[in-house]
Order: sequence, then structure tokens, then C-alpha cells
Amino acid sequence: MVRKSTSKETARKPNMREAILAAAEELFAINGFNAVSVRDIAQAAGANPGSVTYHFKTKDGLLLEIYRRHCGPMNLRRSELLAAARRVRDLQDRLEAIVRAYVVPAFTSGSDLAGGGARFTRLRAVMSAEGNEVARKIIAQTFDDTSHAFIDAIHESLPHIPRADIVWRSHFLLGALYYSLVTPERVSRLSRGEADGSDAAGAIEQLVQATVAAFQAPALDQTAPARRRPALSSKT
Amino acid sequence: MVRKSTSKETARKPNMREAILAAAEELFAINGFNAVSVRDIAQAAGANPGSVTYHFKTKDGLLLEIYRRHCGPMNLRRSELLAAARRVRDLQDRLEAIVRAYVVPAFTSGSDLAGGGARFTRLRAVMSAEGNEVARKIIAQTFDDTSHAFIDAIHESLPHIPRADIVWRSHFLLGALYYSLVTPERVSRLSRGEADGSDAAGAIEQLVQATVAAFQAPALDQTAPARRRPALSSKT
DNA sequence: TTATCTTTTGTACGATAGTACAAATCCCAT
DNA sequence: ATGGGATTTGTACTATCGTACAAAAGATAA
Repeated sequence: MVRKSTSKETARKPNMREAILAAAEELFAINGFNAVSVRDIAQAAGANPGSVTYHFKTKDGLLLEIYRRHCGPMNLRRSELLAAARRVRDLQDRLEAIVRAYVVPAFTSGSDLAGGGARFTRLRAVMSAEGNEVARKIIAQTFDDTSHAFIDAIHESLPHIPRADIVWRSHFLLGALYYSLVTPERVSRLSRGEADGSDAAGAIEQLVQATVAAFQAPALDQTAPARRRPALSSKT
Repeated sequence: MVRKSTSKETARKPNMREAILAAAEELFAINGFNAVSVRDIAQAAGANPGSVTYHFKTKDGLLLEIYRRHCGPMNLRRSELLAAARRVRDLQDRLEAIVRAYVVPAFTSGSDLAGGGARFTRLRAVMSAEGNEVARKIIAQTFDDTSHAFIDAIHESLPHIPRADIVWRSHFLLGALYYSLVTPERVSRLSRGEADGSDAAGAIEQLVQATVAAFQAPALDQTAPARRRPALSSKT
């Protein structure tokens, strides 16, 4: 409280560790884990390569710390919003509130961390695509509980839909969410400027609206042997 | 026709070039571009590292050739299916046919190439997440036309929905499609075995059903200033 | 100030990356 | 069979990777 920072991003010397974390987060989220070297991170943070080793021991350790930094606040925020959503009476409104509780923190959580949660969610998307081992372990540990909680909540508000269908649809939701953060410029390009893929609020509204409708789609009758199922090679 | 191959995957010496392409495609699709070395590819193909340089000059050239190999057949198949879908009279059925025309080739095209198009689509997903430059250029050149054609077709069958909304929803479709191919095991895990994420036919049905519903969702009224828009920091 | 602990710097090492290139080998028309 | 182009092999070069580690610098309490 006593020491005021210069309020510029070139903070004099409050925490080199934080600078490295921020730089790594940004670079990993944009270029992936493997394409970014420790030297790249150090340079972006204005630090020495050896300093990264000192604070985080290894490159994996650095990624691990990034996850640790974000997972807690994000899942906490999700839990709060989910709890509130569960109390919504109208089933339609409740479903929307649940979806919103899942989506919003992915764009905005970690409000104290500059840049918000969107960058971290993008990082998760990229790590997922790269099949990063460190990320995979943390995800399974940290996010599966949350995912199950959301799936259960959605299932409660849509009792006539089989759980498997809900899992699929929430999977699609996560994929859509990830992809929106990975290539937002594609939306702008394909819409010829009518939509802005980088506008978080707009993306959230679109995503929530589309996803709620997807969840409400009729159940996929898996007992009936496929009404019509075209193409697809006959074997396998 | 005269020469019969041994029908084992260790084909004696038909085409080392093909073996390298197949190995690279598989490794890139699973581990990403940067995590796979030319030596890894050569070893998986039973070839010498220098042989890769001989056939494809550079690692980028190898990736480029993979794209060239698949883009043509896949977009051709999509065009055929889209043309057929456009002739469907019932608007509801037509929308489903259009979505199916977009999704099915992503899982199955390149029928002559072993493994089908799912591997290539997964590769595209991973390259997209990694922000691969080579991939980005080819995508913009090759897929934007196809994407616009589908968006237009969907727009025709849903004239009351703004084009921007349709762009967003087709973007979500692609994200969901990608993610389904990147981490199919997540579906199996979260559904506790009730659903099989690796079952292409099942994934297609789920994806089509959910996406059609998403497209049919009410238009997002963007003139009205946000019915209710919670959370999200007030600034920015 | 001085002693001690923390942090940063500079540098080096071994491993591995992409690619180049000459030699060896294979394939096939003549 | 043989000559010649296509292909494969083996190896080497340079660059960069992650990481280790000793020395320098900075901070803190006595």
C-alpha cells in the first residue's frame, strides 16, 4: 500500500517473477508451448534466461505455475455463478444462467491478472491441441470436477435429454469457446466486418445463445438404429 | 494393376514419399508441428532423414504437401454434398443436409488415403491452434471460399437470421468439430463410458443435431442494447 | 558498515534441431 | 549388361534448445 507502482507496465522492479509469468503466458497462448523458447520469454519479460530457471526450475515448471495461478480463481468464480444459476426458477432461464456461468469466467476470470482470463483460456486451448502433457494432467485434476458439476446442473434442467447427449453438447461448447479465442479474426473475416471476433462480450452472447439452443435440441435416439446415416465407408 | 502389393503396411518399395507423408501427417496431427522433428518422421516412415529433404526440401514443404494432398478431394466432396443439399425442398431438412455436407467430409474425405479425413482435420485443428503460418495461408486460400458457400447456403435456409449470427454459429461448429477430433477421450471420460468420443459416426450425429439447433436459435438482436449482460468488467 | 540471504547475470555444456551434400544404391530403358 | 537418372544413405555443419552454475549485484537485519 505504501509503495505506489508507476502504473506503467514497465514497473521498476516489483517482481521479475510476475513479469516472466505474464510474458510466458502471452507467448504460450499465441504460439504454443514448443514454439516458444525460454530465451524468448526472458527477453519479452526483460529478464535474463537464467532468471527463469531460478524462479521456475524448468520450462514445464513455468507452465505449471501459470495453470496454478489461474485455475483456482477461475473455478471459484464458476462455482459461485453456478450456485446462483441453480437457484433460478424458470428452467429456460436457468439453463441460460448455467451456460453463462460456464462461459463468462473463461473470458473474464482472474480479474486482478492483467488481460483477464481470455488469454489463459486461449492458452488452455492451445495446450490441449498440442497434447501437452503437463497441461493434460492439470486439466484432468482440476477441471473434471467442474465439468461434471456443470453437466449435472444442465442435466437437471433438461431431464429428458440423455446424459451422453449433454456431455457431447458441452464438449462442443468447450470446443467452440476455445476456437473463438484461438482464431477470432476468422469471424471478422468471414462476416466481412459485420461481426468482431475479438469482442468478448459479443462472443459470449453469441456463444450462450447458440449453446442454449443446442442443449435444448431433441435427444438423439440411440436405440433406434439410425434413421438415415449417409456416406461413411461401409467398413470399420 | 499388374504389380500386386503385399497388402501389408510394410509395402516393399512402392513409394517412400507416400510413407513419409503418411507418417508426417500422423505425427503432426497428434503432436503438433513444432514437437515433431524431421528425424522422428523419417524413423516412423522407415526412411532416412535426408530422404525427407530430398522429396520435400523443407519441413514446411512437407506440411504444404500434406495440405495439397487433402484440400482438393475434401472440398470437392463438400461441394458435391452441398449442391445436393441445396436441392432439398423442406427447409428444416435442407439445413440439416447442409450441415451434414460440411461435417461428413471432415471425418471421411480422402477415402483413398488410409485413415480418412479425420486425421487431416485433426491436423488442421492443431495447426490452427499453433498459429502455424504455412497452414494459415493455405487455409485462407483454400477454405474461405468453401466457408462462404456454406454460410450463404445456410443463410438462404434461415433468411430471418442475420448473417453475422450465422458466421458466429458456423465458427462454433468448426470449433466443436475440431475439438471433437483433438480430444475425443474427454467425451468418453466425462460420460463415464456412456459415449465413445472416438466413434466418428456417433460424433457426426451428435454434432449435426446440436448444430442444426444452434443455427435455428432466435436471432441475437444487436440493435437492442443488451437485454441483460451480467458480470464483465465495466471498463474496456 | 558488515554479514547474510535473495536475486540477477553471464556463460557454458550437451543435446537436438533443420538442412546440405557427396557417396552409395536402385531402377529401368536401351 | 550397362549407362544414367532417380532415390536413398550417411554424415556433417551451424543454430538453437533447456538447463546448470559460479560470480556479480542487490536487499536486509544487526
